[in-house]
Amino acid sequence: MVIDGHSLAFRAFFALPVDSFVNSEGQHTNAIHGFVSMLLNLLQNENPSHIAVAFDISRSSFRTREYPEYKAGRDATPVEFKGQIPLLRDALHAMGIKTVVKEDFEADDILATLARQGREQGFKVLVVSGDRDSIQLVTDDVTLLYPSTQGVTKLTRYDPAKVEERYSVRPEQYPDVAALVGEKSDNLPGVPKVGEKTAAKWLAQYGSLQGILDHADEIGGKVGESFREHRENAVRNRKLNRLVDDVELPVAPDQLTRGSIDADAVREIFTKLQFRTLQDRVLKLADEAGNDIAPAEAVAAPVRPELLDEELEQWLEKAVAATPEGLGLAVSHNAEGGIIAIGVSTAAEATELRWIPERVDYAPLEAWLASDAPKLMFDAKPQLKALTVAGLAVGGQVKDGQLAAWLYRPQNAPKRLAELVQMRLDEQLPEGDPNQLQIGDESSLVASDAWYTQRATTAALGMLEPGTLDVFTSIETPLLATLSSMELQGVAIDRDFLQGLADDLTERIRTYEQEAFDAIGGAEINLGSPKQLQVVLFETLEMPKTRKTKTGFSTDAESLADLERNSPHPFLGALRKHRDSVKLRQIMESLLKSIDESSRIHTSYHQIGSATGRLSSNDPNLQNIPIRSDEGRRIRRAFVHGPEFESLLTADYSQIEMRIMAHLSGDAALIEAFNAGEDLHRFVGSRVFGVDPADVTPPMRSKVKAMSYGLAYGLSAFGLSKQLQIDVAEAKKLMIDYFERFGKVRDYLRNVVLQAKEDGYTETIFGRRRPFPDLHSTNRIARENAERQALNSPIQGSAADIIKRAMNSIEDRIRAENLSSRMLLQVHDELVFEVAAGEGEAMEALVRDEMAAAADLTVPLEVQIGRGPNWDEAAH
DNA sequence: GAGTATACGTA
DNA sequence: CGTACGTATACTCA
Repeated sequence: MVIDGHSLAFRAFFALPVDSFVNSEGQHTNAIHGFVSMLLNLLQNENPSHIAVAFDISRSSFRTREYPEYKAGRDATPVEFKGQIPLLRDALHAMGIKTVVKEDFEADDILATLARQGREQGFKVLVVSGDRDSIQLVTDDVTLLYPSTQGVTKLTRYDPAKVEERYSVRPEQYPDVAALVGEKSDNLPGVPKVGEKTAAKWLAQYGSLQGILDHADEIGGKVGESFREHRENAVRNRKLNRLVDDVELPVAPDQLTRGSIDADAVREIFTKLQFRTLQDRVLKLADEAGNDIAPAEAVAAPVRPELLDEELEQWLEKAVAATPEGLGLAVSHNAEGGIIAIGVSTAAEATELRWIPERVDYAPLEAWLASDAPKLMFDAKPQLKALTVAGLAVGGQVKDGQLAAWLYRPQNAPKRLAELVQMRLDEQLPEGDPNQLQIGDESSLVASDAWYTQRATTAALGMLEPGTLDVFTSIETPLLATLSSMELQGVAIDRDFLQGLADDLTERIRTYEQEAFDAIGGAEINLGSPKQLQVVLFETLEMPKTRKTKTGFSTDAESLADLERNSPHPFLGALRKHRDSVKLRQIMESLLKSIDESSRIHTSYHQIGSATGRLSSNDPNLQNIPIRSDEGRRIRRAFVHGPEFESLLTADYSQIEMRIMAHLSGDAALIEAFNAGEDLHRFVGSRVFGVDPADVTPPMRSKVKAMSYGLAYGLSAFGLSKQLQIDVAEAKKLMIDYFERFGKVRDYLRNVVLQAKEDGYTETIFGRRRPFPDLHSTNRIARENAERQALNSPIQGSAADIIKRAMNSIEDRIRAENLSSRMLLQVHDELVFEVAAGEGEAMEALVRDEMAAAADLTVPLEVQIGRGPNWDEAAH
């Protein structure tokens, strides 16, 4: 296989967007990426035994010397392209592939020479080139792979038959065609009025250009005249496009065996280029070829001894000046949040300080922490909390590499620094041996962590395209500090009240349990065991079988409700009440266990926990506190304000997802619904059913409501029918009637999926992306799942963006206006605040304004606000 | 003790 | 055959 490196890299350069392929040093890499990607396909598909890539040395060659007009008038080679060639050659060498250049000759001549020599040595030769002149090389033993217009990675195979089919001449005649037609890009005019068709016709008749010249006088018509007038053009062109196939080369074909892939060299250059996926492919190929791939070695970070006072100050000063992107920062702390040590690093050198509170030697570090200098961290939130608790203020932007990596690929965010280091740097993070870890030894790795964090975070940030980088900078980064403070504040709980509720429930659970046992003749089974329930329901009581699960038949709430309708039995009611109560008690117990000494609960918000951009809450989850049942809602009465405060304030967006749908779809009817200010579902119902809003009955309203909500999730007629307990035909009709009135909603939803299939990702209003590789899956289930996710993501994700923006601006205002009230909880479309005495009115106005202003949609963002002594009463 | 299945709470 | 989560319990397996 002989490849024209220059022409293919040049094609790749124009096929791939320059701006999307720039490493963090500003080096353009699109041509290299395209070329290597194509090369990997070739290696995989063709598996050549010998291979070489030829390059031009410069634009001048014997041809330009003899014909100064050759290739004159071309635009200068873009500098962004030129710089990539040496790097490409390095990459090829690392992959064990030889490159060939020859002064005074073009890559094409090298190809011609190698092709001839190879053919003569008995090789089957593959020529890969984007230059049409290579067509003349095709024989029974030489096949040309020529890039199609589809893109660089798609190559068309030209053997003699294919050449004849495409150009109607034999391969060796092709240069005659080209000479007659001319080549604009080479500044070589041909014979006017002669195109491929005429050239082919003449060649069929006279055999060659020489034959045509010999019979020039016989050719009639205007074309004949034109030929006689411009025959010199054709003669010159033919001289120039004849490839030289006896160039003296430093290597012969049999010396071009594929070398083995040098894994370390590949890692070095691909890491520099920031080609993570390509690197994986290369190494995998090496592995398959049986090359020994030494795993990347853990490199010890360049750690310098601990510095104090002036030395520390000087080191930091120099480090900051040399590292405009920000120093790496790692804080090790114990489970209680007490700081053990702090690591700080440039890309070149790290240092660490064992933390002993109140030591004055650390003043320079504290000054740097508080300064405006950016800090690069990994999983910053717990570390920021530890710093806050230790009384250390952090100024400047905290850029979290974990967040950056999550924004890049929200479905596989790195959980640990080691993963990001592996992913972005292809290095092994040195880790302490967990078996040898000694008390007090936890600090030994912070300097190393800081060093790796600095470099890996820089690389992770380099992966973000401008839109995503904006989400990172303007939404997620400021949110980090907001979440830290929310977690530190926690929410106050009325422990005695909650304990009372739990005790009540324990009592009731015993009753329900007894009731259930009595209903089945006193058998004391474990009501929490689906397996034992199945025995009772489907064997003892012989009830009709429900939906199948992996292990038998379902006993979930929906199945039990079905059973209660169709084969009533006292056991079912008792079981349902028992289940509900056990669930509630379990929630109460877990909350009780989480209450701290100051009667507050501190959840953790997981900023990278979802693929859509939402937050999640855990330990305990405060985003799933019951509200739907009256029973459950009582739990919310246990969420109260602290003694220093006067009330809780809740603020939630009403129908934010439907508003986003109205905005994104531009549906006039839906937009009107929101601007009319009337009850949304009543309005929509009146349109769908063609009645006055006043005449929309409760069943009509609930149907339309279910439909509206389901839309954003890709609900099917089947799903809608099941939910509303109506038949599929009626559900289908409802959908048709709905879309009749809100047609642009349907168009929008359809288009989101189509666009996602084209782009490979969806995007929120603010530019947050989520990739969907499965949209092209051949597995129908997987594909349809991906389609629904793609449909939902811009809506759910935009809502997440909006409330996050609101949280940031509310925090800013609270700080700017020196208020003592504070944000405590976020539940996707709702925020909960603790209001300080006298700040109720101000907070209400502030929160309402900032939430409403968080996005500029074609419909207003309505905010419902309430205040009260507890979460339940505030929500009115 | 780890991992899986089932069930269920929220938006 | 509706998206996005976290957590509890039962159960199986080593």
